[in-house]
Amino acid sequence: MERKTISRAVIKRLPRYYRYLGDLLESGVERISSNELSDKMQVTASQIRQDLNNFGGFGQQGYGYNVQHLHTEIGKILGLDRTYNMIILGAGNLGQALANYSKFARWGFKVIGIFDVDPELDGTMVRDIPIRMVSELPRYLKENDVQIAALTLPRNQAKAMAELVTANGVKAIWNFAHTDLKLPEDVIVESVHLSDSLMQLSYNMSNYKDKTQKKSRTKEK
Amino acid sequence: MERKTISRAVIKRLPRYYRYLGDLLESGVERISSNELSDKMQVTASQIRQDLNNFGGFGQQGYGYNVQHLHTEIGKILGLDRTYNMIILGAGNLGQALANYSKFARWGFKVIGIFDVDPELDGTMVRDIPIRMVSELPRYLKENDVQIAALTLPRNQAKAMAELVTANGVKAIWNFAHTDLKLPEDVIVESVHLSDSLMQLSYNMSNYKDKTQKKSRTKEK
DNA sequence: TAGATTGTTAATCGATTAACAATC
DNA sequence: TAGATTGTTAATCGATTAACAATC
Repeated sequence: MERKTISRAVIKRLPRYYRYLGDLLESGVERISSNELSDKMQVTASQIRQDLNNFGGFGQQGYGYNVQHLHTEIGKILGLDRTYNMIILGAGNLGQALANYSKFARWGFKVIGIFDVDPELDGTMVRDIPIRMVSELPRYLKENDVQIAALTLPRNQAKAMAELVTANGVKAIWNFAHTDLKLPEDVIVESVHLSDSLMQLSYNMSNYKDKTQKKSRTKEK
Repeated sequence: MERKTISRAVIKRLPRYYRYLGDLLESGVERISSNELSDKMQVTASQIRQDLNNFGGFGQQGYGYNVQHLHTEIGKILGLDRTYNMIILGAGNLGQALANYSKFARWGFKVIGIFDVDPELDGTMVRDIPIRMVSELPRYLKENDVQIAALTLPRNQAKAMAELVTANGVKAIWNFAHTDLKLPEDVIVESVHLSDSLMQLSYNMSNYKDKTQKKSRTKEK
């Protein structure tokens, strides 16, 4: 089945839809119209329908969307219907925070290894995972099927580590180092730049303009 | 002087410009043209010039941009020429990771307090900051001038904490809880949704398409 | 059926890229 | 000056919103 390329903007919204649908599911809501969801999520109903129809018709005229079904389908689109083995490179606070976040496992992301260069940490347990030494990494990657590596280490180590793991079969990098990685086309890189985020916050604080001044968007009826 | 509203897309790119200019500065590069920077950053030279000219003419025809000067100016635009007092709500791994990240202070973000509900943590030092109890928060906020609160706590506590601190004068929330916050218009909210990021990664892994080819999809049979 | 709401096309809006005159 | 490169306007591209026919 040929599917047209989905824009980055749409992909970024999918996890948010998934989250809201999960919440609705928890509250026992069975069905929802694009208009109701629009109210909750502060996006236009038109955009919701447009976004979803990139992937097929999940709704029903006169009814709306079945919450359970839509939630499941978006999960599939996001690839949450399978499991991934993930390792964490850098056992600092951030690395340990990721390792401890239990929901990742529920979405299929299994942390199976944590690595650091600090000999002091060797063998320390994080949850049920022992911290291993980076020197063991090549061997580890040959013996274990790892799809994702999270880089929670200093920026000057990020490039070398990214190259090491991708050379050993890792297909995706979740990058928390404060640098952009240039890797072969077939390696997926998703970066979380905390400092960029904080700077945006700071920009908005310095340049606050009352948004109520701008005319409000017209609602669809 | 009235400045026209800057689009969200531009603002998101500013920290990245700032980062690259900082790197250039460290390598002792004195001047750079939009074309050279374009090569490094993988954005078009046209976009760079267009972006910068939202804020004024920082370059010089025939010369390019002075790295030091441009770096400083973008820093000012981002509000990095002043300092902010920040508190962290939630002293888990993520909260401690933020507290330990020394670069934030260099950009003007000073972590002056860390709070948690767990009595076990009361008084524990993170760097030079003692963990305090959330119950002390209202009084603390009256005695200290806090501009930013980072929420590194479970989603079900996020709303109440956000409301508490903003009611006590905090102007901006850096939100790491897995929920969207609805707060008064004049409160700045910047969210980092780690799970959203991981799901985008997962989407891209499941739907990888060789970007070097225009058409054709990964053959699945 | 009648009412509701999707799926989808068309219109609008905004952001990116191209082009080039201004000017260092 | 001649060459280089910006600042800025115009053209293009893409994403969002509006509208409505299809249909449950």
